Amino acid sequence: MDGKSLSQQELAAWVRLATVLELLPGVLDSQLRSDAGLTHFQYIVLSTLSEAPQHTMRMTALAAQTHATLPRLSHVAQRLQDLNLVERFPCPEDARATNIRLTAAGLQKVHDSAPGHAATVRHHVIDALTAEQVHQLTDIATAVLRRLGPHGATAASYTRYDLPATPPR
Amino acid sequence: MDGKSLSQQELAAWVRLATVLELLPGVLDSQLRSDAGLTHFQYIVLSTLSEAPQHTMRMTALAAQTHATLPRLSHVAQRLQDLNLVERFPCPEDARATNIRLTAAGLQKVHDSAPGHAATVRHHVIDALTAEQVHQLTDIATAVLRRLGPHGATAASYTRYDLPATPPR
DNA sequence: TGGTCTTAGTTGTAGGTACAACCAATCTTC
DNA sequence: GAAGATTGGTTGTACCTACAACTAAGACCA
Repeated sequence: MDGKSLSQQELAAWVRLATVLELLPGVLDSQLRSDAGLTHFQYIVLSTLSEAPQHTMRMTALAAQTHATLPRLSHVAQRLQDLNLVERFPCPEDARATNIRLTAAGLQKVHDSAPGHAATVRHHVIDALTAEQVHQLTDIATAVLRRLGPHGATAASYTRYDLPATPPR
Repeated sequence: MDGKSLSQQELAAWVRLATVLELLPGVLDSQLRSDAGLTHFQYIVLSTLSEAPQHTMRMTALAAQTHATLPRLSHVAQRLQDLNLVERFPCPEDARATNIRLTAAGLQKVHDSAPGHAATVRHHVIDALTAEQVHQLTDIATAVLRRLGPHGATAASYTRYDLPATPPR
């Protein structure tokens, strides 16, 4: 164990962070759900695929990059496949593996929903902070991530938030 | 809309925060589940009740303080009642209302599980940060909460994290 | 070659949450 | 004092996630 209980200052920080943890995901989910019919996690999956070469990845690699367990990703992939946003096919090089690829409709969905999602992030998080706080937040989150498994280091992913509204071909 | 897309620095902050949002709840849930058989939210409910006078609150008040919707709280209360950790009874003053009260077993459960939960919070969050960062985090989270509805201001709740191991009577 | 271990992924199931529909009690207003 | 609106809460359903069990293919090794 790590010893003593939390001080006043520590408690204040934790209570506020816990509240953000409680409220922010709901805000992200509900904006994406009502505007695009997606959960935040589904959006992350589609968005991550849209950055991959050929819009294709191995299930395991996608799971790692989105910080999901494989069963979770498998269920979500099933659902996205039912919605015709992705398709899965066996990997030629390794018969155990499955590749998941964005469909044209899936790519379109990412392009359509990205601006609204980015605006939500900006409104609820970024614009609430000063430039200095944005920097502090980066350091703080990075420090916490180092305690949350080996993921921390590899968290540098999806650039898709600033995609200029380049319409798909 | 809030205009432009995210800059490099803004994106870095958001990607890291989003990752924390993805990973931290799972860590909290799984520690509490394996050590106490509770979700983080169930713990918050029990913990909040343990601070209330008579260990009793109105459902609506408890929902507000825990940032839950009433249907959500109702389902959770049902489950906690099945586990004999809380009990519900009609409010004498307002026949529409329901009071929820911690049972002796529920209070015991809070006392038993608090130290392990606090240690998890300390290990994964607080101890990852400098004292200055703890302060910065408080300000950052407070600023974000102001954008997440009227809740922000009223987030100053549960002190129970530093409860000295006072065994229940 | 055959046995075992590991890796990749799917499926089943149980519990959690959101949303909508619903019921009952109180308040308002005329 | 009765109609309509509002408040407090529960229930039903659909979807999401974790965890465990399972299948199948590659890797390792005697």
